Order: sequence, then structure tokens, then C-alpha cells
Amino acid sequence: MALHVYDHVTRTRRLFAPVHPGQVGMYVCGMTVQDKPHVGHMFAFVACDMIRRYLEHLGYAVTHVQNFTDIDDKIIVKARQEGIDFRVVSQRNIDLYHECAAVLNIRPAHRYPLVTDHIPEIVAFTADLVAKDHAYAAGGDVYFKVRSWDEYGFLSGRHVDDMRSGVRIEVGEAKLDPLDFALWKSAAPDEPGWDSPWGRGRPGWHIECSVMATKYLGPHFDFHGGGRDLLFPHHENECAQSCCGTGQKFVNFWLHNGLLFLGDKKMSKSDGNFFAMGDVLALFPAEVIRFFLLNAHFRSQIDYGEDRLREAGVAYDRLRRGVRRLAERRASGAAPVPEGLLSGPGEVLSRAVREHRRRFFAAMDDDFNSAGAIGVLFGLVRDLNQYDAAAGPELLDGAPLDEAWALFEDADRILGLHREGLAGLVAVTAPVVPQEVLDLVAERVAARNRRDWAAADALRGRIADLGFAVEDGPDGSTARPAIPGGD
RNA sequence: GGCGGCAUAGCCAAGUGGUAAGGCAACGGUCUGCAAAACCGUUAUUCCCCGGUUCAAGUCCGGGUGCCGCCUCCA
Repeated sequence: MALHVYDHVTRTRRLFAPVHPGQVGMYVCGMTVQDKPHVGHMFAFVACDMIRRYLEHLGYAVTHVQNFTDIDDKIIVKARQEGIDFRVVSQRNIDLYHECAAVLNIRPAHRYPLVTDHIPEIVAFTADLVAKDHAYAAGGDVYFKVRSWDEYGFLSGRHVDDMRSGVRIEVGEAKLDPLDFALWKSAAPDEPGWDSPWGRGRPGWHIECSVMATKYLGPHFDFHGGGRDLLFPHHENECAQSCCGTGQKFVNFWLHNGLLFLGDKKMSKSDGNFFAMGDVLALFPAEVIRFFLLNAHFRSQIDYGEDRLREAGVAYDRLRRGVRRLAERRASGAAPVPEGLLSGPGEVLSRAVREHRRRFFAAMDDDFNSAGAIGVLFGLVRDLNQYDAAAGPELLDGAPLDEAWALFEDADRILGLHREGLAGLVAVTAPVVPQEVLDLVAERVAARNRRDWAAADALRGRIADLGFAVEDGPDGSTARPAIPGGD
């Protein structure tokens, strides 16, 4: 099996082949930084991060470019409301993005181009489209001439003549055709603007991505990511501009992630129907959120809900405990069976691990199916547990145990489930428990020792009220945070 | 009105021709003072409905029903 990627233009999965051997160019539509990032945004970036990690695992040198749209109407409005420069608004939200991305274990892009740093290139690209008769200036604006490109609509699967287009002309616009869209918009005197051959203005929404993507990745590159809601008009327009400007095919594979829903509505800034990422991070560990987001195929729609996150936390815990148990066993000091030999349970484990490895990568090769791949990991945990039960504490089949560990490590590098990696995960075995709770635990141990069960149960209740759960083991009692995944 | 997507157990979810992954919940068991945690086991003769193609269909084709998205800013 080799990597196959879904291509929604042909509605099939195609064998992946890079434009340039050994290299992959990936452009991800970043945020319009009018507001703080919400969970829906971060879903898109987590998905692209997983994809990038897998491509790197396959050995490609990936160049990941992710823009910030730092000037647009809504940013201007916001800045005006607050009485500050638009740059303050956009920088503030860019900073927030980077904070969220870091805790979600999203690897930094190689470049984060800003629209406002590329005005000369945007002007040049626009002028070129005008020169090629794919665009025209009108009343200080410049519009892309949609009907000048025969293939317009191929990406989103619509036909120019079918579009309900009459409603799109706004007062003051001078489009020749309602379908046309702005490359350059004239600016009012009190608005931010830059000089151009058409007067003072600012870029339209789509042109920035054409300019920055082709500048950093070349006219034709491999992957372009972004939410499903960007398909039309944004990516359709971006694609039209790029193809007309460069005369080449633009993108080989589009990675449109499904949208995150809240209740029965799409999470959306403009509807106010969203959870800010920072607020969700206060409720659930970042690892659990990332696990939750990767536990469905990235192209499908996900419903956000706290119950769902809680479930994900429990599931994630099972996985993590499996990894920890394996680490403990490998470090247990039990005498390994001689090299080259396997015990009966070791034999069974060995076969299982090989099969899990095959299935894990088959899932990833199948359009980056992280959900299927995660399912395989749970199977590994189960087989490891069965080995534990069958082998007892004395046996230690080094080879299959090493192979199992190696698969967890590969999986972790690809899925990015643990911020510190597997070694870090295993090291974190002692969650922080406040002294107050420790004291109660000690009190309860004393009560148990004098077989005062009523007092012991009451103490357990008080500890639970503080958000901790007690576990009694052969070596005494311990407390841990009651929230799954909370350490 | 145009275009597109989805429908798999109580819930979430993978599965694009070969006889239903996985997680949560539930139940049974081991353990426990009781629990919790942990581990083991059980839980869809069946994939919205009706036709068709095929030796074989959740998977392909046709029709129907239901839900949703896009066509306006949006990850």
C-alpha cells in the first residue's frame, strides 16, 4: 500500500506523487485574525499538522506555509470600535493562535506570511491579471473577470450559469458581471490603505493566498488545506486567479476538513456560535482535545460537546495507560527470554504487533485516516494486556515488546498525541496533588488501618469534593485528579 | 432554484466488492472492607427503505425517505 489521497475534483482516491521528487509543498489557509481562535479553527490546523507529520514520516521534505489574513473589513471594524490600530487587533490574535497551536502540539509552519507584508507582490500579481485581461479596474477597485476563465467552477463543482448571482452586487461596486470578485478594493480616507496603480486601497480576500502560496511554494504544489467552508468561494477564486496568473495547474490535492458543529449549527465567528479555544483548554487537557479531533476522519463533520470530550478523555486514558504499562514491563528487570527465541505468548504477541503495524500504516495511507489508525492502537493495547496475563510477571519477550514500543513511538510522532513524546509521557507518573488532599488521604489510611470504614468512606467523599479520586492498592492509597486525562 | 455531502449497535466511530475495527456506556467476572482503578469477557445474522449488477454489496448502479452543508464573511 502506498499513500492515496482523496481528490474531490474527481471524487476518487488517487495515488500520491509529489510535484517535485522527495519534496512536498503544503499551503494551509490560516485565520483571518479578527478574533481569537475557536475550536473549529484549531481542528483544521490539527488535521493539517497530522497530515504534515505523516508526510514527514514517509520521508518527504515538507514545506508548510500558513498565512494570517491580517487586514480585512472585520478587523478594521474591530479596531475602530476599540479605537486602536488594526495591527494591534491582528497581532493580538496571532499571538493567541500561536499559544493555542503550541499546547495542541501543532508543529510550527515554516512560514507565516502576512498579507500586509506582501502588498507589492499583490499589486504586481493583480496588475499582471489585468494585463492578461483576466481582470479590470473599475472605480478604484479591481475585479477578477470570472467568465474569462473557462474552468471557473471546476473545484467546487458548480457552473457559472447556475449560480444565483444577482444578490452579490453591493452598493458602490462597479462590477461588469455580478460573478466577478474583488482583487483590490479602494479604501476610504479613514481606512488603512496602500498606494497602487488604481489609487489607495487594500487587497481583496482571495488574492493574498494566490500570491503568498505561489511565492513560497511555486506555481504548482502538492497540498492546500483549509476548512470545507472555504471551498467556495475562497478556494475557487484563489485557484482561478492563480491558474490565470501563472498559466499552470495550481494545487494537486485539496485537503478540506469537515466543519465542527456546536449543537446543530456550524461553529462560526460571525454567528457567535463558537467556543474559544482558550475556554475549552481550561476544561480539558490539550491532549484529550487533540485526541478527540483526530478520532474521526478529518474530512467528516464533528459535533462538539463536553460529553464527547469527556468520553474522549476516558478513551485517551486507556491508550496512555497501555503505553505506561508497556514501559514498566520493559523496565521491570525480568529475565528476557534468550534472543532469537520466543515464549508461546511472545509468539502470539509478535504476530499481533506485526499485523497492527501493517494496519496502522494502511489506515494512514488511506487518505490520512487517523481514526482508523487510532483504532489499531487500541487493539495493540488489548493484545499487550493479554500478553501480560498470559506471560505473567516472569517472562519478558524482548523483541515483540520492543516492536510494540516502536509502533507506539511511530504512532505518537505521527499523531502527536503526547506533547512530551512517549518518554515524557511515561516519566509523568506523579500528578500534582495538593497537600490538603494528601493529608486527607493519610487520615483515611489511618481510619482504614483501624477498620473504621465509615470514617474512611467519609474521607473519600471529602477528597472527591476536592476533585480527586482515591485508589487503594497493595502499597497504600493514592489520589489522582478525577478528570480523565487530567494529569 | 442550482450544486454537494451524509445515513453503520444506546452514543461516538472505522470500513469504496469478499462476508461488520475501535472507543464510550451497559452487563457478567477477577480484585476490594465496600469502592475506585485495573484486567478479562459479553453486547449489530447486520449496515435508512425498495429494486438492480455480481459467485459475492455496508461497500457499485437506479429509485425513494430523512438529515445537513454550500451558493453571503467563515477553519
